Amino acid sequence: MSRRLPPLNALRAFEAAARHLSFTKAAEELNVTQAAISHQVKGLEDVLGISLFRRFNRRLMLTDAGQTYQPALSDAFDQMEAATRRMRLEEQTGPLKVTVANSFAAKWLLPRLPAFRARHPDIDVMVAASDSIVDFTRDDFDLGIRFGLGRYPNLRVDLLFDDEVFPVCSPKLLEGPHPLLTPADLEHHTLLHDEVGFSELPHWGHWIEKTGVQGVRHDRGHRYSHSSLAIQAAIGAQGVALTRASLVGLDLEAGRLIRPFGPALKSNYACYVVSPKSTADKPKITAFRDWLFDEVGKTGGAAAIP
Amino acid sequence: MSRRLPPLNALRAFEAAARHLSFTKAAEELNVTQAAISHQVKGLEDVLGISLFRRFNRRLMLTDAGQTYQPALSDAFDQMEAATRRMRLEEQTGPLKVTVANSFAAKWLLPRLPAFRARHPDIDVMVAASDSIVDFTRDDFDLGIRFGLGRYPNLRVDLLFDDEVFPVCSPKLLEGPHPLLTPADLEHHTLLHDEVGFSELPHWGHWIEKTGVQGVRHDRGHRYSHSSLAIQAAIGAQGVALTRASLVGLDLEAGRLIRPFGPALKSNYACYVVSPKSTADKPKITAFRDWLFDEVGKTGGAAAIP
DNA sequence: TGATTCGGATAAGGATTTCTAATCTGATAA
DNA sequence: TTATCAGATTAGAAATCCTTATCCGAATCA
Repeated sequence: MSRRLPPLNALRAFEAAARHLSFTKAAEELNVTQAAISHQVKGLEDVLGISLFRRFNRRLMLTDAGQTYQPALSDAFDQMEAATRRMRLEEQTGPLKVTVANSFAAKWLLPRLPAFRARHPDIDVMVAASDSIVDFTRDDFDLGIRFGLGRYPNLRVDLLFDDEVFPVCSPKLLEGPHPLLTPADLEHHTLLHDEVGFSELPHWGHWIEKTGVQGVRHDRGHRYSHSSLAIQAAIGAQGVALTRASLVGLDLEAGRLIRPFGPALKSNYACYVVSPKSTADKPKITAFRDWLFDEVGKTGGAAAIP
Repeated sequence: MSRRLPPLNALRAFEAAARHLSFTKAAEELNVTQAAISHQVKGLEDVLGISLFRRFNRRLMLTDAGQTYQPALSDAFDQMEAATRRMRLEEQTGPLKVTVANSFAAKWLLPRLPAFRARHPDIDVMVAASDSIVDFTRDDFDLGIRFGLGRYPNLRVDLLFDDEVFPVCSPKLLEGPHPLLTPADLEHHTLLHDEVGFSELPHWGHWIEKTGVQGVRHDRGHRYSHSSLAIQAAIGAQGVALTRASLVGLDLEAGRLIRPFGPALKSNYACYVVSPKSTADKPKITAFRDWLFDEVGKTGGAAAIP
């Protein structure tokens, strides 16, 4: 397409001078000296080969050419300014884009999101649940909540909470022919596994080894692609899930799940809030991060441990 | 009003890059290197505190902010370009503003102007007849036709023709009781003077002295503020005018006036075409100047001298 | 699988543009 | 007549802008 335009700074100088009909006032507006405007305008006239002003001793007038030129230029600069303002505003008020893992979204964030909406009705949140680790340099997210080791180069990282893993089940499993009272009772129940792919996250094998319980095979039971599905199965009394505290906080609070017995296993993994450094301090992002920490302080990101 | 805009060159670089979704292509368009675009865009993102592109390895994408920004900027630059083109065009094709002395307008230019219109139907001519000497640095004229000594600083000056002065009268004055056959016959006729204010232009006093004729008082007769009025009076047989050849060329040709006798007096004054140096070579101005010289060559700016 | 290509990032230094300070000019106002 | 005002001009300083050279990582190719 290749536009042919005179030097842009000269255009701006001319536009201001034409608006004020004064080089001195234009200079004030643009925070330069009168000489600078004089130079720029002369340069523009030279480039165009057209004189734009008639210079009197204490008065400026536009030539015909200048008169046809100025209004359109003013419009163009106005439009640029408006576009800049609009873009800045939208950047501040546009939807906050958050990326989280599927299970965390389902079991932690989404149930709590109405509380954020109540606190900040003006901030729209777009939640993108995704299992793949999102690359902030590639995608255009404002904030992410990640379960991991906390090593995220080029990102601002805040530890949201340390997580731990323990067995949960429906209260119904305390009743019936084989009530689940001790780890040994697991023998009579289905184990619910999630295949979450964090190799360092404790699984049933670790837990059984840790407790030293005999006669329970760790590889029995159902497997689910996502923690949230395993939890859903546990709520449905289909078995016992070994799952992260953070994901079942609300279910335990509501009594949909119980912790039949300990222990809880710590892991190296924890929950981190990450955001691109360049935008980490934008108001809407700070608002969301602050709210996250308040929520964790309130309910305990992980459920209270008995 | 004071606008706050990011650096304009950075805006241009961004706009081109956003349009092509390629820094390299933008660089080609703006005739700079890819590195220059990279710098400008980065600088813009820094100034705004907002990232505008998502950089992939062989692909660029606009962020949301970039996407809202670009179209408006493109519009603004389009408008600037259009304004520039429009102004240039109008400068070429807009009316040609010519300033001439009153009498020259009436007696020379206006009668010939239809010929110019026939040759250049696309060029509108605006004739400003004015007795005061027009200052081209103050007023916005393309061309002037001046009677004078040819010393016009800062202007391009072309000699249109040398002028001379001689007596003219209506052919009717050759008849009647006192036919005008020799200078001495002037005694019985009214002298027509113009008060043109060019002190060096010969007047009746000079002419009578030059011819050596006796018994004719040079200060008799009627006086007119403009040569054209004196000529009009001569055509009406009201007397004998001493006038510039250039102004009566057409009247002599048409037989409305005759030259009863010589001599013609030279003067230092001549007719010059002047135009501001900066615009002297613009097509429409050149066209008009060329036409002026053609007209002079055709009819003889001054009437043919017997 | 390794080489190549492609497109952007980066660092350092140079070139150009832009600006300023100081002064001049010429007209108007006091 | 003098003061003032607004723009022009000049020379040189400051800031911006650009280039060269090189790096990097992914995609493509052989």
